[in-house]
Amino acid sequence: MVDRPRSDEERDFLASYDASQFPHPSVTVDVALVTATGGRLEALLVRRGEHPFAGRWSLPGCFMGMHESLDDAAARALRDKVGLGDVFLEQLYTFGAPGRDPRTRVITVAYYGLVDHARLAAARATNGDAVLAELTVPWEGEAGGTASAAGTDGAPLPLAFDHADILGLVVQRLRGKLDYAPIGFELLPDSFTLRQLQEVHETILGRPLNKDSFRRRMIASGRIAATGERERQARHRPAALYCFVE
Amino acid sequence: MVDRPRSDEERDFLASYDASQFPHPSVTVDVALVTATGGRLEALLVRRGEHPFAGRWSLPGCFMGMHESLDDAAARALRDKVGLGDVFLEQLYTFGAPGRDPRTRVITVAYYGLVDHARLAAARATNGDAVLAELTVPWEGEAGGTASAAGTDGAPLPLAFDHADILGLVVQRLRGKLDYAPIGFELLPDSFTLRQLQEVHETILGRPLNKDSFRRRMIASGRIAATGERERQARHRPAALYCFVE
DNA sequence: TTGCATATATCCGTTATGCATATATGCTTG
DNA sequence: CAAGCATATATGCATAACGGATATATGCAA
Repeated sequence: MVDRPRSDEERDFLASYDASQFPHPSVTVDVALVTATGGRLEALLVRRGEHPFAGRWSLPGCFMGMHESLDDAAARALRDKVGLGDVFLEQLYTFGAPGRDPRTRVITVAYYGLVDHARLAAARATNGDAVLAELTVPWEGEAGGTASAAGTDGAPLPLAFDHADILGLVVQRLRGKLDYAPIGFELLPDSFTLRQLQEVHETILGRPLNKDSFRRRMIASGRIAATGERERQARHRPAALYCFVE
Repeated sequence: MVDRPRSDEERDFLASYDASQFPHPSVTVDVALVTATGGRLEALLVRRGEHPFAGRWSLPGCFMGMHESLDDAAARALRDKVGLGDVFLEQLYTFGAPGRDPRTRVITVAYYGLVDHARLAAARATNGDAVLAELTVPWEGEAGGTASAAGTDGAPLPLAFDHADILGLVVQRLRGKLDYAPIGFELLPDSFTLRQLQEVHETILGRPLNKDSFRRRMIASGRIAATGERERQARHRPAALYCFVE
C-alpha cells in the first residue's frame, strides 16, 4: 500500500506500538448472492447450524483474516461457503449496530454478488444447507425497506442477525444503480436476448417497462453488441442474441 | 436490535463465548468533510502530530468505541475533532487493505459530511491544526480517481494513509448521486439562489450546466420552494431565494 | 434618470420517450 | 406442405424534456 521513507523515530514508534491495548470489535464479511429468474429476485441463504440464530437462514460470510483485503475476504467466503469463483462482487455497506450479534461486538462489511440463475442454482445444488430464497422488498419507505425471504414453497424463511436489512439494502442499491451501471448483464448468461434483459430490469425495479423504449435505450447505450447468433428452440420468431461489451 | 426468545442452550453458548480467541483488526471511522465555494471543492484536513504519517494531512477520525454505532462514531469524530454537530453525514465505503496503516491492521469505515462553506470555515478557524484544502479529482478512470489536496497557496498537501483514495471516492460518489439525491442543498445555507445551487452542481460535476434547463429541472423537482425573500446587496437584479423542502 | 448586470419569461428546434401499427420469421399444427 | 401462431423487429407519430436564443424585468450605481 502506502510506502514511503520513514525516520528512525517513526520506526521506533511502530516497533513499540501495541494494538491490543484497547478492545477491538470482531469484523466479518457477509455476501448477498443475488440472481433474477422468472420475474423473481432470489438470494442464496445458508442454514445456520450453530448458535447464535441456530436454524435460521443467513448470508454466507466469514471472519476477516488479519492479512487479507476486504474484497479477498468476500471472495473467500464465496469460495469456501458456496463454491463459486469469478463472480461480480461489490462492497455494499458496513453494518455495525451494537447488539446486532449477541455473542460480542461484530461489525460486518456486506458485499453483494450477482450471478446468472443457472450458475447459482448449480452452486446451490452442491450445498445441502443452502436455499435460493425469493426476496420481497417494498419500495423504500425512506429508511429503505427490509427484505422478506420465502422458500420455493412460499413459506417465510426467518433470517439471522440483521440480514433482512442487508438484503433490503442490496435490492435498493440494485434499483438505484440499474440505469447507469452495467449490472443487469451480470444476472444473465454471456449471451442473451433483449427480452431477457428487459425481464431482469423489470424484476429488479418491480414494474413493467416500455418495450420499444427499453430496446432503443439499450442499443443506443453502446453497452451491448449483437453476436450475430439468434435464439434457438423458441416457438416463435427467434430474437437476436446480444452480449455485454466493454 | 434483533431481539427474540432464546433457549437455555443458546444462553449457555453465549455466556461462554470468548471473542478474544482470534486476533481482531482495529476499526476506525474517518470523516471527509466537504464543502463547495467559488467553483472549488474543499475538504477539511487535520495535520497529524504523531506517527504514523506525522506532519501529513488526514481526515478527522477516531477509533470505534465498543458500544457505539458506526454512525455515532462518525458523529463523535466530527464533534471531538472539528467541533461540528448536526451535519449531513453518510457512510461512504469501508477501506481495509492490509498495510494501509503501518501500525497494525486497521479497517476504516469512511463517512462523508456536507456542510455549507461558511460553517466549515468557521469551524476550521477554531482549530489551528486544520485546513480547508482544495480537492482535485480527475474524472474517474474506471478505478476511480484519487484526490489531490492543495492549500490556499496552491501548494500540494501530502495526505496520510489512503486518504487520497477516500477523498477521491467521496467526489465520485457526489458526482453520481447529485442528480437523484438531495445533496447539493447540504452545501448551501438554508436559503439560496438558483444560481448558487447551479454553481454547486457545476463544481461537483466539474462542467458547466445549461442555466435554463437547470432552473426548470430544479423547480419541477419539487425539492425547493421559493421563500418569498430575495437576494440582497447584489449589484444587479436580485434573485429569488429558495429553500430545500422535504 | 440612465445604464448596467443579472434574473426571469417566452419561444423554438431537436431529441428522447410512450404508444400504436405494420411487417418479418421460426416453429407448430393440421 | 401450407396456414397460423407468437413474438421479434421496424416505422410513424404525438407528447414531453432539453439546449439554446431572445425578450423583458428589476435593484443598484453613477
